[in-house]
Amino acid sequence: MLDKFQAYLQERLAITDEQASLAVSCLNLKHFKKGQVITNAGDLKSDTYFINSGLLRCFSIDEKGKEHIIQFAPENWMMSERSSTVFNEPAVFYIDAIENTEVVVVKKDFFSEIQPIVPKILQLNILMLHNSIRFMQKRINMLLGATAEERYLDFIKLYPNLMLRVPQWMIASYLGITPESLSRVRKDLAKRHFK
Amino acid sequence: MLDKFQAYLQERLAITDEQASLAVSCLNLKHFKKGQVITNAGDLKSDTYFINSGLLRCFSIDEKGKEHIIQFAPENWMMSERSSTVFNEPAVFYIDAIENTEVVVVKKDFFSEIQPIVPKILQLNILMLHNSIRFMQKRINMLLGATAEERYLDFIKLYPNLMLRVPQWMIASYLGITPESLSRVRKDLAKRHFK
DNA sequence: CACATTTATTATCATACATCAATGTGAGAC
DNA sequence: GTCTCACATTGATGTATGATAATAAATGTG
Repeated sequence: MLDKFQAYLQERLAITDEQASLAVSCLNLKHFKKGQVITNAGDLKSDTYFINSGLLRCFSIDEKGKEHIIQFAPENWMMSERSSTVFNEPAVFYIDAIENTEVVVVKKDFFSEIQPIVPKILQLNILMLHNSIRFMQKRINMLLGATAEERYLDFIKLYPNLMLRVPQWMIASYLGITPESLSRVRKDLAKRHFK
Repeated sequence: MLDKFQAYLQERLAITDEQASLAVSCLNLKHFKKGQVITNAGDLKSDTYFINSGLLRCFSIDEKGKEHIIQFAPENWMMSERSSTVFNEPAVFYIDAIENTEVVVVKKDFFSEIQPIVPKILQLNILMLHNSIRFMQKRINMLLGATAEERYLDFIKLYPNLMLRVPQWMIASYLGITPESLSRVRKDLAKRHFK
């Protein structure tokens, strides 16, 4: 089932079916079970994943043992631990599976290898990276200035479907607040909405 | 004085002097005065800047008129407002000059244009983007979990020379705290260091 | 130089959020 | 079915940081 990734490429690249299926032919799939740890801090890995179905998360663990969620990756997102994946350094973050997940394994130099076949592929890669940066800048902006409630509202606007798939304590961790605080924010919002 | 940017490229690309000077020949310089606003939210711009000397900042202004600093760009850093620069959308952030600054103007498709001459240039661009992402992930991680003091200590380790060049209220804004809080944090640290 | 403006400090008070602890609830294991 | 165990809620209390305001120091400007 590499169709999804192929569709993803074609949608963004305007290339022929042959080109696309050629590009995709050197890829393979991998499956992770719910709860499975994929990367530990310190690991040396080199694969990026395109999520076909399911949900991954990338997080850190601080000195007090507290988890901080850096990123969620649902369907059609990419996930990688960049220190290990692109810089050949030990991973600084953890990655695990929140749901049973199917991914397309994108090897370290997939993009440069298929460049002769699909020249525009590097441009696409660049565009996706710029988009990630834009996304993270927005998040930084929220973390700098917004209250717990504002961040939560922003989250549900951005990830309406994740709300239902991710336990609240993880959402809290993504927002940089405690589960208790999130619970109170929700209570507050609910109360206000009934008037 | 395009030397600096040329050196920057050569250091990372292992290309000949000719290639490098050819690449650099289509670029030009620009100067900004201290305090000058370069991009306003809403603007449509298309240039990225490589900072030769001086210091730029990228920031937002929230509904209460409060500034939040997304990024500093000292010598040898790149600065761009991505929404406008790469996505042809109105800028969401502001950019201005903290010091008199000299930049190399990197037009929107500089990288793809010189690709025929310096094929590896796209790889370099990709690497730089990955690096930005890594950098921002670390910052998000700090904002999620660290106290004001920890963030400040991290900042001075990361940007030892910016400390002296940037007013404290801007550092506070970058850290997501008030100038008053930063002042207290500093006082505290100073006290502890005298014992 | 004097004057205005920006920046930094300090003190007081207010508050959003954290922490701690108890209880409730629901889904999977057996 | 009931027993766990992870998750969510709620309340009481604590604390880091924000808000406000006054002063001081530094910086710029005519």
